[in-house]
Amino acid sequence: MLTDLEKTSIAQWQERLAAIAPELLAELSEKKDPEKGLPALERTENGVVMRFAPNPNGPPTLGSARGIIVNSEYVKKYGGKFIIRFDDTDPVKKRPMPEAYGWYLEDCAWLGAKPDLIITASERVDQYYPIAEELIKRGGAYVCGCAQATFKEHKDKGIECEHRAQSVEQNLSLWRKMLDGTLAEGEAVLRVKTDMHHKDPAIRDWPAFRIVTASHPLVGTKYRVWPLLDFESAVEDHLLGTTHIIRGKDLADSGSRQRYLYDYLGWQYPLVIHWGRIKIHQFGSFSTSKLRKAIEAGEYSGWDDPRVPTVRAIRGRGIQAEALRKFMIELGVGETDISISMDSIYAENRKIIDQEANRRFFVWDPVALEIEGDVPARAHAPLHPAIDRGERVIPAGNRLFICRSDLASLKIGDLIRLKDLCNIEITSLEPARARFAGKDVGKRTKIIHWAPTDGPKVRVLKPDGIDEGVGEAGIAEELGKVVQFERYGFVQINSVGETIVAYFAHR
RNA sequence: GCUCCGGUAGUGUAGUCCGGCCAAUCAUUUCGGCCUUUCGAGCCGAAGACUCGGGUUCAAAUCCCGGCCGGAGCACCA
Repeated sequence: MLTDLEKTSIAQWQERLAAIAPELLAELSEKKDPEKGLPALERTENGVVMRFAPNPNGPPTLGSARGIIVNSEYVKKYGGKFIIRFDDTDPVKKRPMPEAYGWYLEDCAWLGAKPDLIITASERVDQYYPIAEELIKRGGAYVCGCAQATFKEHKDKGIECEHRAQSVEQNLSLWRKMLDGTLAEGEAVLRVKTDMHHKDPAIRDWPAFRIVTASHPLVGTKYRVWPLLDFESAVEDHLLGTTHIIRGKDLADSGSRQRYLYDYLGWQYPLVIHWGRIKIHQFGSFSTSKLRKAIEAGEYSGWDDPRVPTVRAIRGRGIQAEALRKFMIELGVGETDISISMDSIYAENRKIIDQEANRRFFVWDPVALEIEGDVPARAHAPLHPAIDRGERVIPAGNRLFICRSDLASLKIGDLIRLKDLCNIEITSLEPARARFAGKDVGKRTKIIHWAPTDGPKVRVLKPDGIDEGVGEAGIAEELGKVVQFERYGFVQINSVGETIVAYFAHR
């Protein structure tokens, strides 16, 4: 029997299978297509409605970029609507920053994720009130007057408080007292009834509204009863017709809580995906509030300081939106917490800007070098080594700047090449002197770059420090562009006053 | 304390649903070599992983049980 098996070739087996069950054969060959890009979603036949819902209490960070990119990418993939929704319903503890609303929209546009709809929760609070009332009428919520600590205790022990047994009429009346000011801040909350014996304490009767009398930066004191995230988000997702939600797994329990609300009101809950926390080696763990403190303390120059992990800082450094998109899409939507390195983003970015960036000379920590002999008065160097975009002409002569670190690696008698200019032989180190040694390009000579002594001052701001030096005059023509300082790295030229200021991108 | 969710090379990621084509994909990283008037790019090559222990099975990264490790929630924050 074994020999029979051996004699039968794979082709024969396939033939037989085709005869018996052709549908299985098709399955065999269709199975392993390597997944490209984002994993497929379910229930996408009619397109998708997805949102990114930040609290605008600071500018978008790289973490926000992930949310913006992935959500919008799914909408591009399946068709539908991409919504940006500002969940700005805490005027105090997570107080929104008025400028940040615009920053989000700017950064979305830059990331190639223009929203189809922009929603601001703080402007829609009166749409939530009737829903709360309906919920009370259906017996799904009650006004609870327990002190915070008392309720916490009840929750831990699974005790139902006396307020839970109030009639609908009582609850409606108390709810109106919350709204009209009869009840003071801290005296009552509206709670959604779940199950005080739910095995997960996190799910037990959760608060939906509380009283906050502080002024909100956008709508002032228009409302005194504010929804909490679980309610606001649940209701908005329904009102907006959200089909799929992607959110951090810190909000994983939110779904279980919100489903009670959906059940009371007869709504259908969207499909949910959770993803883990994202940390970046080069920035450590960052939070908007930490960053704000550091900026206020003057540790950073602002929200676009090149050392800060905000989208605007990244943009200022010459990282391309396309590189960020590719990277974030590649990350996918896993539930594991990940710790990524900027190196991958840099590598992605390098592929794009290597083509586009002109080459320029920048000498950091410059030291003068005197050269005797027939040094050409000017150098002709290509703007790009592989793509013909013309040449740059740099004044040269018998006195030039080179990097101190290059000088330190030289010995008297060394024959080296000044890039795109000529060869020289070192005759003295201190002071630095050399002698012209011909123009022929030799094989295997060490090549260093240089700068004219009358070149503009250049300052490069890097994530880990500042480099100052002298560059070629043509750098001033690159304002707003990404260039490569040869033997140094890619930078974006961000201002060209007396001193040229560049932000460092990566090598 | 109660509850939930994860664990594939240094870092990410594919494969896990529906066990066999997986001595495990791709990228990044690191190291070699070639090429190059940049320490950049390009080309070639190499390194490096299924958390552990049991079980089921002819066959386990994939299914089951347990351990270990990690993360999260239990706010009148988002």
